[in-house]
Amino acid sequence: MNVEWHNIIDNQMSVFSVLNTDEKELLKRNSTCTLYKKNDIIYKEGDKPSGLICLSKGKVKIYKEGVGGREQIVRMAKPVGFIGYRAIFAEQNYLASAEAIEDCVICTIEKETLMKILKTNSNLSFSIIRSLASELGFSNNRTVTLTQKHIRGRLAESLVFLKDTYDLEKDNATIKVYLSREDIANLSNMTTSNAIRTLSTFASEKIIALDGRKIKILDLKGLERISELG
Amino acid sequence: MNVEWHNIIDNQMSVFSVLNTDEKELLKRNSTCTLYKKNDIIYKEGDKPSGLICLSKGKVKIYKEGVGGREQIVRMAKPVGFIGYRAIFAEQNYLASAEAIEDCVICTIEKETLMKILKTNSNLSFSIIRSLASELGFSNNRTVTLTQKHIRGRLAESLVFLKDTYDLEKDNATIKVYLSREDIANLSNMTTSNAIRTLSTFASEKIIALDGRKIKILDLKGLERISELG
DNA sequence: ATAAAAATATGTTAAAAAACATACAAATGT
DNA sequence: ACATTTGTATGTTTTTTAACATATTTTTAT
Repeated sequence: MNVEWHNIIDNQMSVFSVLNTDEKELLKRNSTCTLYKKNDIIYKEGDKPSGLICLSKGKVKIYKEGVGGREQIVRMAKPVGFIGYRAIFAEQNYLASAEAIEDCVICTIEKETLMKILKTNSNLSFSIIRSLASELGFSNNRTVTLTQKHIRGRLAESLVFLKDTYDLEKDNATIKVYLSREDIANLSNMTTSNAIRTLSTFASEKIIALDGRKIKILDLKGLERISELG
Repeated sequence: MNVEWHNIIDNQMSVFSVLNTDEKELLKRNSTCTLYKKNDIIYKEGDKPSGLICLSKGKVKIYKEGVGGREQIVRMAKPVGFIGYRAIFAEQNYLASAEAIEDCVICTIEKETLMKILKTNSNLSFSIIRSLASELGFSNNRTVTLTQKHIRGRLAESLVFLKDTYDLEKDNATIKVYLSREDIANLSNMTTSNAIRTLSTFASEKIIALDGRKIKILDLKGLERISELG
């Protein structure tokens, strides 16, 4: 458990790296860590956030239910990072759901503690402002991509996005995340059938190679070109 | 010019209402106000933001150029509110363009002054965090709407959105904004032809009434139902 | 080990929306 | 006042993608 806290608070990537020792101590005392198994729901659209959730280990998909229950993945979270922070800062209920796609370690910081530290620490505020602003830019980009690009373009962009988010295995080709075809479809705004079909087409064009859920990128430039053209 | 400043700083809706007298004075000394005519470009995708832009009078559309130059409106701004604040807080160049759809008065706050006030005023930081978080929720909603709803649902949602954003005229029916069919299309992710066609259909169904660019909402419940169903 | 369920694969059909074409009306500039 | 451009309207065709159907494979549970 202390290992998790080190990960969240002291990690270079963490926005909490700007805190002083006292503040870090305060955080540690007012938080709880939990383990989630793969496929566990962390929170549901409409739930009230109880604190700021930190993902210390594992991967999480954030998705919204749309027309007729159709799922749209709006974000893929990785450690170390926040989950559901939009809702808590907007002072709203969750507008999306979060589900573990791997076993996860999650630490929740009590809302009052968070606000107390925020009030005195303008650096932390800046970090959060910057994060929200960046994600808003990403979201606006996604809106245009998902509405305007054709199926091949959308899928190509998703594969590049997954590579950028989760990196590649040591072979420098396999995307370091294992998603079902359905999840890939829900990320790319297409039906599962079309995700499967288009992945097969990419494989037959030697742009990627498929081995079950493992996806190897064989021709990144080609993939980026397809994404670019739409 | 002083009238504009009163509007921006003291307005109940303004995030600057939380500032003290000294801070407001500092703001006033380090800002400039400009007039923009209808159809003027305020900034372009890729431009570097020079300060925080406040819309004091007029209406502005924020849009991105997508595949083949196709335009997607991501936000409609009204007074009093910020424009381009995402870019300045993300420390990025603009990811969208802003164009006046009416004559506008715009005041720009120098970046250094803004940051100085932000550093000492945690209330202002909270306001900005809340604004960004709310808009991120809106953007994620839009992504799902624009990708999943059918043409009628998207157009109905846009009309309700325009009504909520800009309110109605004294007749309690006419939406208080005058957009071209092309703008309505670019807001709703459809071709201009389809926007015209679907507006005509809504009019023939007595859900709305059209008089040039004036749109009267005759059956709000009906419009919301169409939007809801997708 | 075997049945049941879930995920993947692929072909076919149907629906939605874009693209295209053309006409007409309104605004704008000279 | 006229020509030119821009915006609106509507019909037709084509493209894209969802929906559907049906195997086959893989995973999970018993």
